[in-house]
Amino acid sequence: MLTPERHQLILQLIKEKPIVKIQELVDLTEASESTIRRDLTLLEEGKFLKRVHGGAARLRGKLQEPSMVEKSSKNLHEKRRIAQYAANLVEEGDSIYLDAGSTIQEMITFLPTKDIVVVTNGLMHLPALLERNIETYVIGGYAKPKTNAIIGRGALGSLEQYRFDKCFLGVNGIHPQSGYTTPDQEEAMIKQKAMSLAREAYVLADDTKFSEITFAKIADLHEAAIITNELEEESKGQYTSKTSIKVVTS
Amino acid sequence: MLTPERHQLILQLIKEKPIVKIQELVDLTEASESTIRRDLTLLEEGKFLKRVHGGAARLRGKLQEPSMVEKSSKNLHEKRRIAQYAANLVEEGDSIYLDAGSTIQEMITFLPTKDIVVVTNGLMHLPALLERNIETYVIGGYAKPKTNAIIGRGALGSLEQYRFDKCFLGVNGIHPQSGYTTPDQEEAMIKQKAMSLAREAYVLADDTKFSEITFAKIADLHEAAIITNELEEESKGQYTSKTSIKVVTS
DNA sequence: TCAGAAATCAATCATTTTCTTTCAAAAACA
DNA sequence: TGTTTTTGAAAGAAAATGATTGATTTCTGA
Repeated sequence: MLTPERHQLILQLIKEKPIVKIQELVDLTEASESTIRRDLTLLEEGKFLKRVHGGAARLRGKLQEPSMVEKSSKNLHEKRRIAQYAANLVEEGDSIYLDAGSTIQEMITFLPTKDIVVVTNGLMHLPALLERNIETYVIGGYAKPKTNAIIGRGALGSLEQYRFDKCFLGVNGIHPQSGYTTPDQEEAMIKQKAMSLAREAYVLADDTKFSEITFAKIADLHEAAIITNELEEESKGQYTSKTSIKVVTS
Repeated sequence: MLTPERHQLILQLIKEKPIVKIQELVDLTEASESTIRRDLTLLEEGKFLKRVHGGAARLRGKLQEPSMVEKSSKNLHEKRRIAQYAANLVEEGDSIYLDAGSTIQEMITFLPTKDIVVVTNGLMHLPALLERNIETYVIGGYAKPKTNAIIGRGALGSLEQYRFDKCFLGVNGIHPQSGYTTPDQEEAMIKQKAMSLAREAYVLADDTKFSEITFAKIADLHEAAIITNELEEESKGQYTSKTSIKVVTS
């Protein structure tokens, strides 16, 4: 049985029942348990279902999603690995700040759920955070339509109310002289303020951000640690990317 | 039986009966007592129910809230007409407060988009507001998972930053003596504060809310105008409903 | 009101089930 | 053919489960 056939079968079954056991799928498809597990992992990454211990469950909200492109771009995969690395830095008891933005959003899946407090200005993060029952605070202020981020004077004041163990930021440019930059002046101010309220600041950035400079400066390089995918040269001239953390200190 | 299956079963049972005994659940799910206890602990942490000696009890407020899904189409239609009436009160240049809740959400479609400013604590309203390019401000604070509303101490302070021409609120109970009530004390405080910051306050409520009393008092009847569907008797003993506005003054 | 009985509880541990990781064989592909 | 992708099997790790223990709460009857 071909891979896409199995996937179709699984998706069809999960449209009928809210939960399917792995053993059911093994019997139905006559594939091995390993294969089914791999299928479920892929389908979960594509946001088609949710894995649960013993099987898979239907996603709430996405009852029928007719035209959904398989997410397999290399870039997304890199983002996810960077995000996962960052999420692993969060420990029980931490209070953390999550910046708006798609890279940071990928972190949410990997965050521990117990005994952490999240503060965010990213409206797009809220469904996932609440879904995972993570204690979440939103800062107040103007809701910027384009990026779904909370910004503005009110946001700065609202941020002042909190202190963080760790703060995770997205940026658009990383440059030795110009430091971290982002196109929107107001967003830069929020990021700046969040950094100043955190004990440790992390910037998440894939390799495309390096040597870029955009309009508004956030901070100098040494003011945050960068979590990125460093490209490493391997034998035979092949490159593979490896998520590692690079810390620039003053 | 998979863990989430049991959880669903438990939640379903507790929607029917306000209290379930552990032994019932053991018999029903054919799991051990230990497992059921663990399930209840988890579900309590997720704020889905409350453990009591011998079993589990339904949460207050969860009572008339089967997850916002089951609304009779008639009821929804009434809500929409009430919401439309309310939205027509908003004029260009107004700054308005929109409370969290499904009735208020229906207003968004009918709001004018030009030259109005919206402040809200309802996270579920944001996609629609931003979609319509309405200038939107969110108040900061704790994001309550069950209702997707911003509440808490921070929210009150955040609200203080604003003043409104009109404020639109949802309530759960309307009663001559007890005034407007809602199940959550914290949400009541937010509604109260929003009212105090507005020149005109409106409560949106369909006829099912009348003579109801829930836990936390928001205000006396005369402090807001009620927008509701009054039932009017027509010829031949037929009833039709007509959306009208009823103002109670002191 | 009190003491004893019964029921319920949290905590712990051994067992079972499920998961992830790894590796090599098979299949698909160029 | 050589290379990549998919697959299945196996081993060790992690999670879920059920039974047991002793503590706590509730019930019962004087």
